Amino acid sequence: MTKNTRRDEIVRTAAILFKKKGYSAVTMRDIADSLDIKASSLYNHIQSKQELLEILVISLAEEFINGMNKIMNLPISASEKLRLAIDFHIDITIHNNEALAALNNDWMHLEEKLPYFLKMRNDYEQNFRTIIETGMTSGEFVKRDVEIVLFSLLSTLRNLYLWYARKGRVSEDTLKNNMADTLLKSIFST
Amino acid sequence: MTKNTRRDEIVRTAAILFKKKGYSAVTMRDIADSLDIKASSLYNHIQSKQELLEILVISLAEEFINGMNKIMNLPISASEKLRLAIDFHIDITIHNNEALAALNNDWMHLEEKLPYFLKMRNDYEQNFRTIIETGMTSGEFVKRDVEIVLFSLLSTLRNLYLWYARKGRVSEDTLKNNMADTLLKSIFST
DNA sequence: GTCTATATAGTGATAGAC
DNA sequence: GTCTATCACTATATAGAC
Repeated sequence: MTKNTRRDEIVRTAAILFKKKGYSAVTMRDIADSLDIKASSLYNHIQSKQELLEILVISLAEEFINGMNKIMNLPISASEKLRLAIDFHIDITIHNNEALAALNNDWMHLEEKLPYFLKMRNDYEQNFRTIIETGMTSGEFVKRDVEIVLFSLLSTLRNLYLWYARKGRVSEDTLKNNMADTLLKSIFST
Repeated sequence: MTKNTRRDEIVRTAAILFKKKGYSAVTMRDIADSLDIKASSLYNHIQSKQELLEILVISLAEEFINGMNKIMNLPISASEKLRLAIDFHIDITIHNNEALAALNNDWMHLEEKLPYFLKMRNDYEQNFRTIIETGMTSGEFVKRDVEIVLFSLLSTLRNLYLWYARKGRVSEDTLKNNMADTLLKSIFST
C-alpha cells in the first residue's frame, strides 16, 4: 500500500490537500507545489486528477467491503459481529485518515467509477443493518427503530476521521474500547 | 427569512447546488442555468459567489448560537437542556436542510468571515460539552468519556441533514422522539 | 432585471527539450 | 523525472446596451 514510490508520494500529498479543501478546490498546481515540482511533472506518474481521487476512494472502499465481508461470514453472534465491525472501522480510520476524508466528502466527484462506489457503499451499510436487525430479533439488542440506530452508528463512525485527527494522541486501544463501549451501550438490551 | 425576492431565489438555488456538489464545484453558470438566466445577471442581486456562501453559513450559524444560548439560560436540569438542544438541532435540520449542508461541508471556504464562524462553532460545541459534564456530575448521566459522548452526539446531529433528506416522510415529531430517545438512552444513568 | 461582450486569471492537460 | 511553453477551456466578475 505505502510503497515509497514517487507516485505514492503524489497520492499521499493529494489526500492531505483533498482533506483540507476538498477535491474540487485543490488544483494540480497545489499538489505540485507541496512536492516542490511543477504541475506538468505530475503527469509523468499519474494520468489525471480524477485518477488520484479513484486511487484514494475506490481502494479504500474495497478495503471496507472486504473486511466487512469476512466479519459477516464468521460464525459468531450479532453483538460480537458488531463489536468487530466497529473495531475494524476504527482501524481503517486510524491508518487511512486522509483517504477517508476523500471517501466521505468527495465520492460524488467520481466519474466512471461512481456506480461501483455506490454499490460498495450500499453493501457496507446493508451489512450493518443486517447485524442490527439480527441482534434485535435475537434479543441481544433492545428493539428500537432500526434505521435510526443504524444512522446514529454510521454517523459516528464516518465522522471519526475528523475527531481522531484532532484529539491525536489517544492510544488506538483506548479509542476502540471507549468508542465501542459508548456505541454499544446504546443498543444492548441489558 | 424566505422573502420571495429574486435574491432569495438565487440563495436558495445556490444552497441546493452547494449541497449536491460542494461550493467549489458549483459555478455561477450552474446557478444561473438553474434559474434560466445568464451568470452575469446574478450580479445584479448579489455581490459575489463568496457572498452566497456567507449568507447561507453565517446566518444559520447565528441561528444555532442564539437558540442554544436561550436553552443554556433556562433554569432546568442538564437532561432537560440536552433534550431541548437535540430537538432544536432537529428543528433547524428540517427547516434549513440545504443551508446546513453548506455549513457542515463548505465552511472552510469562507474568507473574511471564517474566524467569526469558527468562534460560533466552538461556542456551540462548548455548550453541549457543558451540558454533558453537568449531567455527569449531577448523576443524571452515566459517567463516561465526555469527549467521546460529545463527539458521538454531535456526529449524529450533524449528519442528520443527510438522513432526513433521504428518509423524507417521517413526521417531524416522530423523528424528534425516536432520535432523542436513541441518543439520550446511551447516556442516561438509569 | 436581463442581456451581450469582454477582461483577467485560473484550470487540467500535452509536447518536447534536457 | 522534471522542466518550459503552451493549448483549449472555464472561472468570477464588470461595463454598458436594452
